[in-house]
Amino acid sequence: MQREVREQAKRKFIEFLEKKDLRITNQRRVIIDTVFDTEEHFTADQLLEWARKRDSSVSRATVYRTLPLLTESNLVHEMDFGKPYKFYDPNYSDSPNHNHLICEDCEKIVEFDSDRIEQIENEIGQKLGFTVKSQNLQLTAACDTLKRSGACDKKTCS
Amino acid sequence: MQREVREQAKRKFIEFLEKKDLRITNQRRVIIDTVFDTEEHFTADQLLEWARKRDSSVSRATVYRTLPLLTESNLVHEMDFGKPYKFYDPNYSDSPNHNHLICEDCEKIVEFDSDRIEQIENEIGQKLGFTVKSQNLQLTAACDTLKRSGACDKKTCS
DNA sequence: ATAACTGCAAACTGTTTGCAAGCGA
DNA sequence: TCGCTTGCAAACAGTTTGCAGTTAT
Repeated sequence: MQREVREQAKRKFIEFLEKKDLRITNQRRVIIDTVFDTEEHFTADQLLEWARKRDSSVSRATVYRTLPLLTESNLVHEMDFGKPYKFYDPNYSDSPNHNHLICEDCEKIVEFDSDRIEQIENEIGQKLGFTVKSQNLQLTAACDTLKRSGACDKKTCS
Repeated sequence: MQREVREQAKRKFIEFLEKKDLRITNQRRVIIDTVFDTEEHFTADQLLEWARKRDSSVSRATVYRTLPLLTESNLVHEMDFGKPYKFYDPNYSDSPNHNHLICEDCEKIVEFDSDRIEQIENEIGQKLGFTVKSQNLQLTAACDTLKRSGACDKKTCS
Protein backbone atom coordinates (compact mmCIF):
# COMPACT_ATOMS: atom_id res chain seq x y z
CA MET A 1 0.00 0.00 0.00
CA GLN A 2 1.23 3.47 -0.87
CA ARG A 3 0.01 4.74 2.49
CA GLU A 4 2.17 2.39 4.45
CA VAL A 5 5.25 3.21 2.44
CA ARG A 6 4.77 6.83 3.41
CA GLU A 7 4.31 6.08 7.07
CA GLN A 8 7.41 3.96 6.92
CA ALA A 9 9.36 6.82 5.35
CA LYS A 10 8.32 9.04 8.24
CA ARG A 11 9.49 6.47 10.71
CA LYS A 12 12.77 6.01 8.90
CA PHE A 13 13.43 9.71 8.94
CA ILE A 14 12.72 9.93 12.65
CA GLU A 15 15.17 7.09 13.19
CA PHE A 16 17.65 9.01 11.09
CA LEU A 17 17.26 12.04 13.33
CA GLU A 18 17.58 9.98 16.48
CA LYS A 19 20.71 8.31 15.20
CA LYS A 20 22.24 11.75 14.76
CA ASP A 21 21.09 12.87 18.19
CA LEU A 22 18.81 15.42 16.63
CA ARG A 23 15.50 16.31 18.23
CA ILE A 24 12.03 15.58 17.05
CA THR A 25 10.53 19.00 17.40
CA ASN A 26 7.00 19.94 16.59
CA GLN A 27 8.06 21.90 13.54
CA ARG A 28 10.10 19.02 12.23
CA ARG A 29 7.20 16.65 12.74
CA VAL A 30 4.93 18.95 10.76
CA ILE A 31 7.44 19.20 7.94
CA ILE A 32 7.95 15.43 7.85
CA ASP A 33 4.20 14.83 7.71
CA THR A 34 3.79 17.40 4.98
CA VAL A 35 6.57 15.95 2.87
CA PHE A 36 5.50 12.33 3.10
CA ASP A 37 1.76 12.88 2.93
CA THR A 38 2.14 14.13 -0.63
CA GLU A 39 3.37 12.38 -3.72
CA GLU A 40 3.91 15.60 -5.58
CA HIS A 41 7.26 17.13 -6.24
CA PHE A 42 7.69 20.43 -4.49
CA THR A 43 9.92 23.45 -3.99
CA ALA A 44 11.09 24.86 -0.67
CA ASP A 45 8.50 27.57 -1.00
CA GLN A 46 5.64 25.15 -1.62
CA LEU A 47 6.71 23.03 1.32
CA LEU A 48 6.67 26.10 3.56
CA GLU A 49 3.20 27.03 2.38
CA TRP A 50 1.81 23.51 2.89
CA ALA A 51 3.46 23.11 6.27
CA ARG A 52 2.11 26.44 7.45
CA LYS A 53 -1.42 25.30 6.71
CA ARG A 54 -0.89 22.62 9.32
CA ASP A 55 1.05 24.75 11.77
CA SER A 56 1.51 28.43 11.10
CA SER A 57 4.51 28.59 13.40
CA VAL A 58 6.73 26.80 10.88
CA SER A 59 9.28 29.25 9.56
CA ARG A 60 11.08 29.48 6.28
CA ALA A 61 14.40 29.03 8.07
CA THR A 62 13.33 25.73 9.57
CA VAL A 63 12.16 24.46 6.21
CA TYR A 64 15.52 25.35 4.71
CA ARG A 65 17.32 23.75 7.61
CA THR A 66 15.30 20.55 7.36
CA LEU A 67 15.60 19.98 3.62
CA PRO A 68 19.30 19.05 3.74
CA LEU A 69 18.50 16.51 6.43
CA LEU A 70 15.81 14.98 4.28
CA THR A 71 18.12 14.64 1.30
CA GLU A 72 20.97 13.38 3.45
CA SER A 73 18.73 10.63 4.75
CA ASN A 74 18.11 9.58 1.14
CA LEU A 75 14.37 9.61 1.66
CA VAL A 76 13.92 12.71 -0.46
CA HIS A 77 15.70 13.50 -3.68
CA GLU A 78 16.86 16.95 -4.71
CA MET A 79 16.52 17.89 -8.35
CA ASP A 80 17.70 20.78 -10.44
CA PHE A 81 15.97 21.58 -13.68
CA GLY A 82 17.81 24.79 -14.46
CA LYS A 83 15.12 26.84 -12.73
CA PRO A 84 16.27 29.26 -10.07
CA TYR A 85 14.85 27.02 -7.35
CA LYS A 86 15.23 23.34 -6.62
CA PHE A 87 12.60 20.64 -6.69
CA TYR A 88 12.26 17.86 -4.16
CA ASP A 89 10.91 14.37 -4.74
CA PRO A 90 9.32 12.54 -1.80
CA ASN A 91 8.83 9.35 -3.84
CA TYR A 92 12.48 8.54 -3.96
CA SER A 93 12.64 5.77 -1.38
CA ASP A 94 9.69 4.12 -3.11
CA SER A 95 11.50 3.65 -6.37
CA PRO A 96 15.02 5.01 -6.62
CA ASN A 97 15.27 3.93 -10.25
CA HIS A 98 13.34 6.73 -11.80
CA ASN A 99 14.09 10.00 -13.43
CA HIS A 100 12.08 13.07 -14.35
CA LEU A 101 10.78 15.08 -17.21
CA ILE A 102 9.54 18.61 -16.68
CA CYS A 103 7.29 20.68 -18.92
CA GLU A 104 9.09 23.84 -19.93
CA ASP A 105 5.92 25.85 -19.49
CA CYS A 106 3.76 24.61 -16.62
CA GLU A 107 6.55 22.79 -14.80
CA LYS A 108 4.52 19.64 -14.58
CA ILE A 109 6.89 16.85 -13.57
CA VAL A 110 6.48 13.29 -14.79
CA GLU A 111 8.43 10.36 -13.46
CA PHE A 112 9.72 7.56 -15.63
CA ASP A 113 11.65 4.39 -15.17
CA SER A 114 15.26 4.57 -16.17
CA ASP A 115 16.95 1.28 -15.56
CA ARG A 116 18.46 1.28 -19.01
CA ILE A 117 19.77 4.79 -18.71
CA GLU A 118 21.28 4.11 -15.33
CA GLN A 119 23.08 1.12 -16.71
CA ILE A 120 24.58 3.20 -19.50
CA GLU A 121 25.55 5.91 -17.07
CA ASN A 122 27.54 3.50 -14.99
CA GLU A 123 29.28 2.09 -18.05
CA ILE A 124 30.27 5.60 -19.03
CA GLY A 125 31.56 6.43 -15.59
CA GLN A 126 33.71 3.31 -15.60
CA LYS A 127 35.14 4.05 -19.00
CA LEU A 128 36.12 7.54 -17.94
CA GLY A 129 37.56 6.45 -14.62
CA PHE A 130 34.92 8.18 -12.57
CA THR A 131 32.72 6.68 -9.94
CA VAL A 132 29.24 7.98 -10.50
CA LYS A 133 27.78 9.32 -7.28
CA SER A 134 24.47 10.70 -8.35
CA GLN A 135 22.73 11.24 -11.57
CA ASN A 136 20.01 13.49 -12.59
CA LEU A 137 18.59 13.42 -16.03
CA GLN A 138 16.86 16.66 -16.77
CA LEU A 139 14.53 16.49 -19.69
CA THR A 140 12.75 19.66 -20.54
CA ALA A 141 9.80 19.07 -22.78
CA ALA A 142 6.48 20.30 -24.05
CA CYS A 143 3.51 18.62 -22.41
CA ASP A 144 0.33 17.74 -24.32
CA THR A 145 -1.50 20.89 -23.33
CA LEU A 146 1.40 23.03 -24.40
CA LYS A 147 1.61 21.31 -27.76
CA ARG A 148 -2.12 21.53 -28.43
CA SER A 149 -2.92 25.01 -27.27
CA GLY A 150 0.46 26.66 -27.38
CA ALA A 151 0.46 27.41 -23.69
CA CYS A 152 -0.24 25.92 -20.31
CA ASP A 153 0.34 27.37 -16.93
CA LYS A 154 0.86 26.17 -13.44
CA LYS A 155 -2.71 26.87 -12.38
CA THR A 156 -4.78 25.38 -15.16
CA CYS A 157 -2.59 22.57 -16.44
CA SER A 158 -2.68 19.63 -14.09
CA MET B 1 40.88 21.46 -37.68
CA GLN B 2 39.62 22.53 -34.28
CA ARG B 3 40.80 26.06 -34.89
CA GLU B 4 38.65 26.55 -37.92
CA VAL B 5 35.57 25.25 -36.19
CA ARG B 6 36.06 27.92 -33.57
CA GLU B 7 36.50 30.69 -36.09
CA GLN B 8 33.41 29.48 -37.83
CA ALA B 9 31.44 29.60 -34.58
CA LYS B 10 32.49 33.22 -34.16
CA ARG B 11 31.31 34.03 -37.64
CA LYS B 12 28.05 32.24 -37.11
CA PHE B 13 27.37 34.17 -33.95
CA ILE B 14 28.07 37.45 -35.65
CA GLU B 15 25.64 36.47 -38.39
CA PHE B 16 23.16 35.64 -35.67
CA LEU B 17 23.54 39.11 -34.20
CA GLU B 18 23.23 40.77 -37.58
CA LYS B 19 20.09 38.81 -38.39
CA LYS B 20 18.57 40.17 -35.20
CA ASP B 21 19.72 43.70 -35.97
CA LEU B 22 21.98 43.68 -32.98
CA ARG B 23 25.27 45.50 -33.01
CA ILE B 24 28.77 44.13 -33.02
CA THR B 25 30.24 46.20 -30.24
CA ASN B 26 33.78 45.97 -29.01
CA GLN B 27 32.68 44.34 -25.76
CA ARG B 28 30.65 41.73 -27.60
CA ARG B 29 33.56 40.96 -29.87
CA VAL B 30 35.83 40.44 -26.87
CA ILE B 31 33.30 38.14 -25.24
CA ILE B 32 32.83 36.15 -28.44
CA ASP B 33 36.56 35.72 -28.87
CA THR B 34 36.97 34.69 -25.27
CA VAL B 35 34.21 32.12 -25.46
CA PHE B 36 35.30 30.49 -28.68
CA ASP B 37 39.02 30.62 -28.09
CA THR B 38 38.64 28.21 -25.22
CA GLU B 39 37.41 24.64 -25.16
CA GLU B 40 36.85 24.69 -21.44
CA HIS B 41 33.49 24.89 -19.80
CA PHE B 42 33.05 28.10 -17.86
CA THR B 43 30.81 30.03 -15.52
CA ALA B 44 29.62 33.60 -16.01
CA ASP B 45 32.18 34.70 -13.49
CA GLN B 46 35.05 32.95 -15.24
CA LEU B 47 34.01 34.40 -18.56
CA LEU B 48 34.03 37.88 -17.06
CA GLU B 49 37.49 37.34 -15.64
CA TRP B 50 38.91 36.01 -18.92
CA ALA B 51 37.26 38.70 -21.01
CA ARG B 52 38.59 41.43 -18.73
CA LYS B 53 42.12 40.21 -19.31
CA ARG B 54 41.60 41.08 -22.95
CA ASP B 55 39.66 44.26 -22.37
CA SER B 56 39.18 45.56 -18.88
CA SER B 57 36.18 47.62 -19.92
CA VAL B 58 33.96 44.54 -20.19
CA SER B 59 31.41 44.64 -17.42
CA ARG B 60 29.61 41.91 -15.56
CA ALA B 61 26.29 43.24 -16.88
CA THR B 62 27.38 42.84 -20.48
CA VAL B 63 28.55 39.30 -19.85
CA TYR B 64 25.19 38.46 -18.34
CA ARG B 65 23.40 40.15 -21.20
CA THR B 66 25.45 38.33 -23.83
CA LEU B 67 25.15 34.81 -22.43
CA PRO B 68 21.45 34.43 -23.30
CA LEU B 69 22.26 35.47 -26.86
CA LEU B 70 24.96 32.83 -27.05
CA THR B 71 22.65 30.09 -25.85
CA GLU B 72 19.80 31.30 -28.04
CA SER B 73 22.08 31.01 -31.05
CA ASN B 74 22.69 27.38 -30.13
CA LEU B 75 26.43 27.84 -30.34
CA VAL B 76 26.86 27.60 -26.59
CA HIS B 77 25.09 25.23 -24.27
CA GLU B 78 23.90 26.11 -20.78
CA MET B 79 24.23 23.44 -18.12
CA ASP B 80 23.06 23.11 -14.58
CA PHE B 81 24.77 20.72 -12.23
CA GLY B 82 22.91 21.65 -9.09
CA LYS B 83 25.58 24.18 -8.18
CA PRO B 84 24.39 27.71 -7.45
CA TYR B 85 25.81 28.93 -10.75
CA LYS B 86 25.48 27.72 -14.30
CA PHE B 87 28.12 26.29 -16.59
CA TYR B 88 28.48 27.04 -20.26
CA ASP B 89 29.86 24.77 -22.95
CA PRO B 90 31.47 26.37 -26.02
CA ASN B 91 31.97 23.00 -27.73
CA TYR B 92 28.31 22.48 -28.37
CA SER B 93 28.16 23.28 -32.07
CA ASP B 94 31.13 20.96 -32.60
CA SER B 95 29.32 17.90 -31.36
CA PRO B 96 25.81 18.38 -30.08
CA ASN B 97 25.54 14.71 -29.12
CA HIS B 98 27.48 14.81 -25.93
CA ASN B 99 26.73 15.07 -22.28
CA HIS B 100 28.71 15.85 -19.17
CA LEU B 101 30.02 14.41 -16.00
CA ILE B 102 31.23 16.67 -13.21
CA CYS B 103 33.47 15.80 -10.29
CA GLU B 104 31.66 16.52 -7.05
CA ASP B 105 34.80 17.96 -5.54
CA CYS B 106 36.98 19.79 -8.06
CA GLU B 107 34.18 20.44 -10.56
CA LYS B 108 36.24 19.03 -13.38
CA ILE B 109 33.90 18.46 -16.30
CA VAL B 110 34.32 15.62 -18.75
CA GLU B 111 32.36 15.25 -21.95
CA PHE B 112 31.08 11.96 -23.26
CA ASP B 113 29.16 10.74 -26.22
CA SER B 114 25.56 9.97 -25.56
CA ASP B 115 23.86 8.79 -28.71
CA ARG B 116 22.37 5.81 -26.95
CA ILE B 117 21.06 7.86 -24.09
CA GLU B 118 19.56 10.39 -26.41
CA GLN B 119 17.74 7.69 -28.27
CA ILE B 120 16.25 6.33 -25.07
CA GLU B 121 15.28 9.80 -23.98
CA ASN B 122 13.30 10.35 -27.12
CA GLU B 123 11.55 7.00 -26.76
CA ILE B 124 10.56 7.95 -23.24
CA GLY B 125 9.25 11.32 -24.31
CA GLN B 126 7.12 9.72 -26.97
CA LYS B 127 5.68 7.16 -24.59
CA LEU B 128 4.69 9.86 -22.14
CA GLY B 129 3.24 12.18 -24.76
CA PHE B 130 5.90 14.82 -24.31
CA THR B 131 8.10 16.35 -26.94
CA VAL B 132 11.58 16.53 -25.54
CA LYS B 133 13.04 20.00 -25.99
CA SER B 134 16.33 19.79 -24.25
CA GLN B 135 18.11 17.32 -22.14
CA ASN B 136 20.81 17.61 -19.69
CA LEU B 137 22.24 14.61 -18.01
CA GLN B 138 23.92 15.59 -14.80
CA LEU B 139 26.27 13.00 -13.52
CA THR B 140 28.04 13.85 -10.34
CA ALA B 141 30.99 11.66 -9.71
CA ALA B 142 34.31 11.21 -8.01
CA CYS B 143 37.28 11.76 -10.29
CA ASP B 144 40.46 9.71 -10.05
CA THR B 145 42.27 12.16 -7.86
CA LEU B 146 39.37 12.31 -5.48
CA LYS B 147 39.19 8.54 -5.23
CA ARG B 148 42.92 8.12 -4.70
CA SER B 149 43.70 10.89 -2.32
CA GLY B 150 40.32 11.63 -0.80
CA ALA B 151 40.28 15.18 -2.05
CA CYS B 152 40.95 17.35 -5.06
CA ASP B 153 40.30 20.97 -5.53
CA LYS B 154 39.80 23.40 -8.34
CA LYS B 155 43.33 24.69 -8.23
CA THR B 156 45.43 21.56 -8.04
CA CYS B 157 43.31 18.99 -9.83
CA SER B 158 43.49 19.54 -13.53
C1' DA C 1 20.22 21.46 33.02
C1' DT C 2 21.86 22.00 28.79
C1' DA C 3 22.52 21.54 24.22
C1' DA C 4 19.85 21.54 20.18
C1' DC C 5 16.30 24.16 18.01
C1' DT C 6 13.45 28.03 16.79
C1' DG C 7 11.85 32.53 14.38
C1' DC C 8 13.41 36.73 13.00
C1' DA C 9 15.82 39.71 10.26
C1' DA C 10 19.97 40.69 8.17
C1' DA C 11 23.38 38.88 5.09
C1' DC C 12 24.84 36.50 0.99
C1' DT C 13 25.21 34.88 -3.88
C1' DG C 14 24.23 34.71 -8.49
C1' DT C 15 21.66 37.23 -11.70
C1' DT C 16 18.73 41.04 -13.56
C1' DT C 17 17.45 45.79 -14.44
C1' DG C 18 16.73 51.14 -14.61
C1' DC C 19 19.22 54.82 -15.94
C1' DA C 20 22.05 58.30 -18.08
C1' DA C 21 25.90 58.40 -21.01
C1' DG C 22 28.27 56.27 -25.12
C1' DC C 23 28.78 54.55 -29.59
C1' DG C 24 27.82 51.60 -33.97
C1' DA C 25 25.27 51.62 -38.29
C1' DT D 1 21.38 60.95 -36.01
C1' DC D 2 19.05 57.22 -33.92
C1' DG D 3 18.33 53.83 -30.99
C1' DC D 4 20.79 49.87 -29.45
C1' DT D 5 24.52 49.20 -25.79
C1' DT D 6 27.16 50.15 -22.14
C1' DG D 7 28.79 50.44 -17.03
C1' DC D 8 27.25 51.42 -12.73
C1' DA D 9 24.77 50.57 -8.81
C1' DA D 10 20.61 49.28 -6.97
C1' DA D 11 17.26 45.63 -7.02
C1' DC D 12 16.00 40.86 -7.04
C1' DA D 13 15.13 35.87 -5.71
C1' DG D 14 16.40 31.98 -3.42
C1' DT D 15 18.97 30.49 0.30
C1' DT D 16 21.91 30.84 4.49
C1' DT D 17 23.18 32.50 9.00
C1' DG D 18 23.93 35.12 13.69
C1' DC D 19 21.47 35.83 17.53
C1' DA D 20 18.68 35.71 21.63
C1' DG D 21 15.07 33.28 23.37
C1' DT D 22 12.72 28.44 23.54
C1' DT D 23 12.24 23.53 24.10
C1' DA D 24 13.20 18.48 23.90
C1' DT D 25 15.61 15.12 26.37
